[in-house]
Amino acid sequence: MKATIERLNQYIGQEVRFGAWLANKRSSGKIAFLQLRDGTGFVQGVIVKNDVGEELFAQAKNLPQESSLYVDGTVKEDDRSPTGVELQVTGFEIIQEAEAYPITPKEHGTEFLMDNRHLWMRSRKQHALLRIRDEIIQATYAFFRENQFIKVDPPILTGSSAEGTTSLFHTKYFDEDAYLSQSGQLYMEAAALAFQRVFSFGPTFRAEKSKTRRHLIEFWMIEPEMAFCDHNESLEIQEQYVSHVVQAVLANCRQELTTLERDTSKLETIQAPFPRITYDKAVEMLQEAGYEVSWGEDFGAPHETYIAEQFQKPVFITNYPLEIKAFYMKPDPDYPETALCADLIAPEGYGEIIGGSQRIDDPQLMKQRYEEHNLSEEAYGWYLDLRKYGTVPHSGFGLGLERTVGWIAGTEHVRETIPFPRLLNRLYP
RNA sequence: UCCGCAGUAGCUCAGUGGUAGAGCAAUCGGCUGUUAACCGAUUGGUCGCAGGUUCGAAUCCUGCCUGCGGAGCCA
Repeated sequence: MKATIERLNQYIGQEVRFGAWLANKRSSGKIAFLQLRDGTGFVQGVIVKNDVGEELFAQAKNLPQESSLYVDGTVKEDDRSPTGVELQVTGFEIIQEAEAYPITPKEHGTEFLMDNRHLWMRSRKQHALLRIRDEIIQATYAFFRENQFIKVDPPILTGSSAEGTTSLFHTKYFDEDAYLSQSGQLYMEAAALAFQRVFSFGPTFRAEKSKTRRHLIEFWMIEPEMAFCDHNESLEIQEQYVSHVVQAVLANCRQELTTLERDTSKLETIQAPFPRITYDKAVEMLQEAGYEVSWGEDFGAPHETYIAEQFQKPVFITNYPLEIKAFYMKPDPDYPETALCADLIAPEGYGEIIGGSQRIDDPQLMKQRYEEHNLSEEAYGWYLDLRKYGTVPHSGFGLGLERTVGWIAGTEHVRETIPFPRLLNRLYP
């Protein structure tokens, strides 16, 4: 097994060789400190003129930032190192002396860093953020596998919209019109009636002119769908899933959270169950706090933030008015003006991370919705079939990966939680 | 689409009517424990673009472009 910086503490006292980039360096007349980065972590290489000779020392001192090299050295414990480990460099082989690196060790603006996203990924905080993203993805797969879900991939090219409300990316499918998927949900319902418990994880596209810290044009969504599952059972799965993900990050990404200066005490408490309030109650709370909202309106970002601030954990807001929700949501038999649905609002103002509902299972009601929403049986006949051939109570939800990463990692803007964000004015790099 | 803010060196910014500036980066030199290392020197400019006012414009006016923050919409 090759030595990696992440695992250098297994090689204390030993000679190692590994490939690395020079993240930064500091030097004086006879000693130089090379900040080495190999993708798994950072380590300081100490190079002493008297040990390696004049020529090699001079080479080290002149190496530009982000030059690539193979480093030889002895792994040493050292209290002065943040990781407890240092490399006493005995030699190195330069792969390439890099050209002047744009991201210098000083402040930069977001715009510039985004222009250099392909390089910005190398820096500590961005690295930590994307590792947390990976941990969340891994924890997602683990959670659903443990709970007998199988992953099913819905199509990305579709012939029609799932929810009509938001704008879709238009493209051509040979001679036909086609759209990029904004949700795989309808397909996941079909899959749930085939496999009982399914989840999808893939990109979705919204051609909305949204310009906020919570919006991406292309983002990744996890969409579980469960047959023989009512709304309450779905909420339980949601809170267990979210708790599982948070705890996995706490368990496996300590160093990354430290790098990001995340207050982990706010994450330790994230354990199921989560509080639930109804939409009615939320409206009441908002009105008491002086917000101008009336029943029947959807909440804006400041409203969600206010509600979230009243709780330590994510909070479910249930029973939204049917009017403002998607056509496929099942009305609550006990309160038919509202849907069996819930949004999960993350704490600390990170906003909605989950939207979910129990789906209409009655074919007659679904037919009625088709008429109300002008959905053609030609395009949506297959979706109606799901209610004709062995319909069952079923529920599902969608979790926005980037918002979840943003919340858990404590990052202001979702654009940093995805490797190459697609924003209103950014298609490159 | 609407509201607000910004655009000056490769980067981050100062300069509000009178010779275009600093820190970092780059280049050269110094320094044996640095942590955005430090110290000295050098290099680096179409002040977003177009027009106008003025003896004189980075600075004032008009228009445009680009970006950022927020709203609406949503995950």
